[in-house]
Amino acid sequence: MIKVAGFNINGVRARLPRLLEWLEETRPSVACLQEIKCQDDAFPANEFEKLGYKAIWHGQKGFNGVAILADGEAPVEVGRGLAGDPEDEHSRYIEADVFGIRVSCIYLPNGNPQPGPKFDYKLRWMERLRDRMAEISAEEIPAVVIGDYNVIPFDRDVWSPAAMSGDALMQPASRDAYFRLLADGWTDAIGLHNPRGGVWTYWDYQAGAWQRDHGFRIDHALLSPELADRLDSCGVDKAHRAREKASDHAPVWVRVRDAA
DNA sequence: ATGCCGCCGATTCGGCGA
Repeated sequence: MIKVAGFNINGVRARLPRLLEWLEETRPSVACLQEIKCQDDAFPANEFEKLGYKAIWHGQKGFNGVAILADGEAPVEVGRGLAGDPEDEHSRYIEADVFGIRVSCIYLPNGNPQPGPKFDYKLRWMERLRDRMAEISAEEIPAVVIGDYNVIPFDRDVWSPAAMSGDALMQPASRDAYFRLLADGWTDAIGLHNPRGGVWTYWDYQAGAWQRDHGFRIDHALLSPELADRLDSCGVDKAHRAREKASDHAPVWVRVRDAA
């Protein structure tokens, strides 16, 4: 069995003790991190090595940044960044082959405030992502695209659709761009296994959102048909959101059977 | 209508996030 997890860590250095703890307790085969918020030379790769994880990462000064860690095997990088916009310098995408699976780690733009240039950037980024995912699909390989999508797919995926109605995360254009990925043949594993909704992966630090369980589901794992056939289970490590100095996101994960 | 909280990087505060 192979376990692939995604975790928006909100600062890999500020969160390092929590992150190492989570790796030791849940021991994912592959851990995809978003918002590492550091430059490449500041990434604490040696701390992960001590736990047996080898990593690749795509950092940036101050914000964004993504990484892929693998337990006992070095991820083989396929690429970083999305094609289609030479002006885009945000570190939001890294892709690798590991354990016989193509793994893409994404940190999709938030897009607030909307309307505006940041929302336009989000929608363009989603089209560029769709193009890359179509290329991966054409390879007909087991693949997962996991991370912070910054999209609330359905009203059942948010504590209060009314409170969030003006937010970029649940605008019809954001949802439509997300639904196109599903229409292309990708499976939202956690959505599939929780059809009634009510499962959150993010709780704001502000206004007592965690204590009130005011969250929403924006971290997703999308599986190619070749990998969806092997889906065993999936979940959210909600308890880790309750800890001291926690990220505002909880980790998400999928377990897939070994190739036949 | 806005801030709440928290990171980062630069200097006592702004940018950014969701």
